[in-house]
Amino acid sequence: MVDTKRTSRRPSKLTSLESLGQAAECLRTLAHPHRLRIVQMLLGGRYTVGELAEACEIRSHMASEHLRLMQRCGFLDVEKEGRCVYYTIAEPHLASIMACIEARFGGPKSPRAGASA
Amino acid sequence: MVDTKRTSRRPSKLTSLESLGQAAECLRTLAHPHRLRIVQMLLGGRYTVGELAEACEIRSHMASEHLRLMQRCGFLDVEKEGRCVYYTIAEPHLASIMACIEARFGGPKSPRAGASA
DNA sequence: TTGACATATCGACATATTCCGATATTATTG
DNA sequence: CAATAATATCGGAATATGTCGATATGTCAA
Repeated sequence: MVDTKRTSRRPSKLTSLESLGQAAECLRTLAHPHRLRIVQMLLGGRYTVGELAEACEIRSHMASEHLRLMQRCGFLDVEKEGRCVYYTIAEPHLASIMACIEARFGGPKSPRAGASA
Repeated sequence: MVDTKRTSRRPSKLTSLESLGQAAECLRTLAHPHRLRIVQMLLGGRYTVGELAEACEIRSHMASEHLRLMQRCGFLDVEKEGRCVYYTIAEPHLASIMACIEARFGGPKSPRAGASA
């Protein structure tokens, strides 16, 4: 352990607090179970509000609100078709972030295990 | 019974809402500019509360609170040394998530057009 | 011991978020 | 036209979060 004072106070490269503020906003927008599921589904194709709502086990008007939040954040795009509204992923980085999340929190099975370092 | 015409596109694998709830909690813990900077620094070495606070331009007792939040989440480890307390990264997945964030929100320079930062 | 320092914790306030019912908007159908 | 379906929006209540000043704990030096 030991490098006595190796802990220099000179980090090589830090993102500006301003950019981190934007990142935090986006993360907060993502940080909701229903919104995570919406993104996860949308990464596999386009869906309507109603389909997304059903997958999240919530009512349509709640899904609509989540969708609007993510759209305002630049995460999603909209395509109207008749009286249905299809949402799609607009921000390509969502794929890699979702991959990180899935790598840590696993798949469909309950991950109630103290594993993971 | 609204879906009968085109619901052939079942998402292959969805993470359970329960797991997504845990993921959302972790993301919320991460979703703060000061905490993001703390993680970013800690990924490059260990630092004391005071060093972290200075880098975030906040007072020590605020940094201490952020640190405690992230520690309770399993993100960080602590090492006491004299009257200083060193924090280190405990959750390895933070590196990849931070990489995603940096890929999207860039390094020290503001990724938004314009040189005003 | 006293005093200074580094960190942690407490209580309270302001703000933000989540969720809901009710209602509005737009498109399709009869 | 009216009725229905799919979305969207509004107002408010319950809860969570962020921040701060004050204060407590633990450590070092003299």
